[in-house]
Amino acid sequence: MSREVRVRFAPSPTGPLHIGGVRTALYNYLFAKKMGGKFLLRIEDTDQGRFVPGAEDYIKESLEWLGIAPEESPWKPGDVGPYRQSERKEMYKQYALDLIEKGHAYYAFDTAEELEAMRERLTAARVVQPQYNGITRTQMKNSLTLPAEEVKARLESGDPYVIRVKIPLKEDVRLNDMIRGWVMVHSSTLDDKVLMKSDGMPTYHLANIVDDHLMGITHVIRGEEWLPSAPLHVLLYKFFGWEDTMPQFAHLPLLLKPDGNGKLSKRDGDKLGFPVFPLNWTDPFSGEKSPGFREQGYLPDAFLNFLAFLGWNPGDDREIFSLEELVEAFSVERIGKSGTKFDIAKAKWFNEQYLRSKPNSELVEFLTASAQMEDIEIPLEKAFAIISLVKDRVTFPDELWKESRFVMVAPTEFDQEVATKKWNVDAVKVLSSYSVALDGFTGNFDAVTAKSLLESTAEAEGIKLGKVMQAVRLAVTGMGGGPDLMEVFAILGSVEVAKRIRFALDTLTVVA
RNA sequence: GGUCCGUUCGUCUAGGGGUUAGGACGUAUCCCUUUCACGGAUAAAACACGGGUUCGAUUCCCGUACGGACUACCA
Repeated sequence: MSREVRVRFAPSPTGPLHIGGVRTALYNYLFAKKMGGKFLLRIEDTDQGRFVPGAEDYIKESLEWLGIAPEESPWKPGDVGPYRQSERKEMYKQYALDLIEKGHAYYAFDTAEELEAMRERLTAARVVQPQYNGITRTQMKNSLTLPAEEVKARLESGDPYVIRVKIPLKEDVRLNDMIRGWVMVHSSTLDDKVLMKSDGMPTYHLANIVDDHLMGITHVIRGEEWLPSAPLHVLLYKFFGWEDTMPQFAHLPLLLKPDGNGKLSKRDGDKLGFPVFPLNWTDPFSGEKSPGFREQGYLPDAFLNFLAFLGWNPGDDREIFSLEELVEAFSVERIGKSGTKFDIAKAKWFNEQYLRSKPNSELVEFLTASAQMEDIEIPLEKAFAIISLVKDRVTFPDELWKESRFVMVAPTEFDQEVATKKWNVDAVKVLSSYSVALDGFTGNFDAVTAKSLLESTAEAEGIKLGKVMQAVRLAVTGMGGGPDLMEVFAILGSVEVAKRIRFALDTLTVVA
């Protein structure tokens, strides 16, 4: 009785995968794994006019980056393929014809102009909802109103036509959504949706039912924007006689813009300065570029963790979850009902957590890679020391280098504001004698030694170390802030520190 | 307009007929400290509104308001 769980993610290749789509894919993946089932991907490319080259690869790469690649897909077909709807084109017609035979669908020959005229007429007559439905279809050109011979003649002469579903006049359509519970809609509010377009392609409504059925899909987890057409889908399962294997539906809450209201869009990301796409994307037609989370420095596991919590939670206080832990903890019951505002600050926090928990050896690679872009080589031992110095200070991997660049590159200029405030006679005195002390230093120059030497120097001058510490930092790093100075000294070595101090002494002048 | 969905701190949320309504992000303050950050501590901050039901509603029911989705030969 119980079938193997099979879920699908079914994007259309019309552009870069939106973050909401990524979350839908993630929830599908989590559900499949949790249930010991299969996660598959089907490309919904029945609208040939909206096809965008590269979009399919983008989808593939995005999911692979996150480690949630489907087990069956156009690139890794299982035995229910093909996995692109355009390649399944020939399969759909027989199902549409089957529906016509059963009296649940019909041919419609109305032109775009005639449809428009119908809508205008109805609007003028103050009909609340002008649509092609059980009432209006009696006045249109279709196989329900036209004589059988004319229908036959039109079909044979190649007249363009569509196939529409024949929505019953009075019927309550119910569906039990896994997230929302029972949803009931009266068929009179539904319209006779086109099932088969005049170009011979099915619409989403037909294709998704036929494919889900043929592919053995047990659960449809998709965005809330599909909820209004779900009753139509239920009706179609019934018309086909597939009620017994009809998948269960779960309609996910939408991802909302951080400020104000409405669905999260690329525009919001641009305005507030964050990506809404997983990867960088360049539109092949307009050349317009969109930033991606990956290129901004988000780690895949951190991004995944963040995404999972946009609308779902485990029911306890834990927040850091690996993919495996997410699978373990996931359940559809714990998905919220209301829309979720997108909060980039939380995403950054997740990234920081993941970055800090990474082994230093991995962070070292980030650091050396960044440095190499400037042709700077960091000795491995030094790189490790630098990492422990800065890892708690950054959100993104590339900041590792930005925060520590001063270690490898001696300052040539100094923060003016700090210089004005802190560069004084006392500082010059301490630094001068410290540089001399450094020259005579032999032994292991570690942080403790560096500090005690500095302390005794200051004491000898009769100056409190705290008074001149900022100036010391300025002299050696050029900046007023940064990681533990004595640790920096240890990495630099006594010779380099002395050298930098002398340069500062030569360059900076006491103002007051 | 119509249909459907939703509404707990600024944000993500836990909770559920009787709680000091809990946590996290963010914010503020304090501690640590040579700076900044990390870390630790503390604080401010929420049940949209109105009716029921009930001994008692944030929780259940109904309205209202507000928000959202959908309303194509797009998905």
